[in-house]
Amino acid sequence: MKNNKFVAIYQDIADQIQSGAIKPGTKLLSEHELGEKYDASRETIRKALNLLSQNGYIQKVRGKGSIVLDVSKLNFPVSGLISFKELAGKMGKKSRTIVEELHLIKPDDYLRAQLNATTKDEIWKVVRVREIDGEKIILDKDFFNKRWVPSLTKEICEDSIYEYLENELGIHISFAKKEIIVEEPTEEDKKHLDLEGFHNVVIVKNHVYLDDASIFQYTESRHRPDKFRFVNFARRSL
Amino acid sequence: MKNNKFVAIYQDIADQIQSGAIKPGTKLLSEHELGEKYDASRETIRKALNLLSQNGYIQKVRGKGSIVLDVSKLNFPVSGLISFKELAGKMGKKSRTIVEELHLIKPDDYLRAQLNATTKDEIWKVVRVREIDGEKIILDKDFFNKRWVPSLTKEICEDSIYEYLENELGIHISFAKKEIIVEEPTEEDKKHLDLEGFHNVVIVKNHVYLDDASIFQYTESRHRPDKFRFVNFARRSL
DNA sequence: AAGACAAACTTGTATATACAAGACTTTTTT
DNA sequence: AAAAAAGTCTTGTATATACAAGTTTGTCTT
Repeated sequence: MKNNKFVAIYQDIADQIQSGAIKPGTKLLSEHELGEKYDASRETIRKALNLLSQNGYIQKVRGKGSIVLDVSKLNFPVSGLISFKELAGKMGKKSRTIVEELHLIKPDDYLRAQLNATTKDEIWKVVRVREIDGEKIILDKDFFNKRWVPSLTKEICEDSIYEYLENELGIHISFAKKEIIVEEPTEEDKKHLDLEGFHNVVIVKNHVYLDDASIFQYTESRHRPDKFRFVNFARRSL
Repeated sequence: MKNNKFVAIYQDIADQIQSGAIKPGTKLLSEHELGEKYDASRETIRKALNLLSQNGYIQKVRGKGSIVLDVSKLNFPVSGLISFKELAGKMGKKSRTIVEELHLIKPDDYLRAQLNATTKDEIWKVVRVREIDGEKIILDKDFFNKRWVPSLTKEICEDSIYEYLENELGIHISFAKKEIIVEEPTEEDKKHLDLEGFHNVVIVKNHVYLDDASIFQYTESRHRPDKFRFVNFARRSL
């Protein structure tokens, strides 16, 4: 852990809201009182509260205080940058990952554009099928530049690539641009997924960036439509 | 406009990035230099930069500076809380809104749960079809509590309800929880939309909240799948 | 020439103060 | 009793200072 005061305060309050120790609809202590409780200045408390506000935990009202929001309804955030493993774990479902492909390729035009790569770059291509409760629901196609990820094994892909990147390689994901569209299933979709007669697949295209704003990964996640759900919290920008 | 310094600075820089005056990949002036330029303290500059960072305009890198990101790709944010009218305008398409229903109803159980209403409340039900380039693409079902919106006319619904609320009634939208799922079209969908043989509709369920965290509106937006696109920028929470 | 070190940048965190503005309670005036 | 005013809470904005920590650049030593 870092010795980061306002993040620690944020975590503490967020945990209390998540666990239900602080109930939706109630008010938090005032900024002044929180400052005393956590032995921090008001500005530090405000940074923590702003984080809570951004992530949908509280609503600040001028002159009144910070109202706790009902976070239970947006329980599992397919929204954020959470990984499949974390997600399946949270939902308490039996899940399995089948690695269909894992090799280095030369990027074509489309991929070079997505990954901002040159013709000299080598790209990891990982194709995985996600099985939940015995049904093959999701087809994930991941592309990494070998520049960031020198080696990759079947075992890592079956577990969690993200854990490997963060813990082993020390790579830090910073932000992502997502695009959601619906298309007809390709032959590849039909081959790998249990489509059960569905005529569409939901495609989540994901561009993932590192701390230094360099693009790191491009992912296509192809879902059977009945098992797809996306939840999102958004503040009015301005 | 408010006399709000850090928002003004945010707007100024955001506009420059949007218009291309500041190019992606370049660096902004340092916080110190920006402080001189805008005659503001460093903390004020930092508030503006944090807003830019949250909205995907820049990436801050410790020790280096603020790198300008490429916002051109996430041009039209179906993500935010932007309205259909604004959206259609930005895309430069010919659009039309057909009001199919507009009346007060007594809420059933489902609606009471969504709108946090009592059996005594009266609810505005607005059903609108959105036509783009001559095709009926979207079916919007809006529900407002009469408590917030006393009167509503066909003309307002054909224009922009949001503009009416913000400008005429002085109601301020604060945040929204979105949920995206895919389902089979209902008879109502088939009746109102030009489905062209598509077997699914994309449903965007939207819970809209006011400044004081009270729920204000529930919306179901039902899209023909080929015309649906959702773009989203998300930072790794923590 | 190569490496080590130092200096000068950058952003990040924490604190303090002052005042503005909205919400609410209490007191005073009418 | 009702209305107005004052006082006291709350959060919002703007500023200043100090130091920590990461990056880059230049200089000095080896």
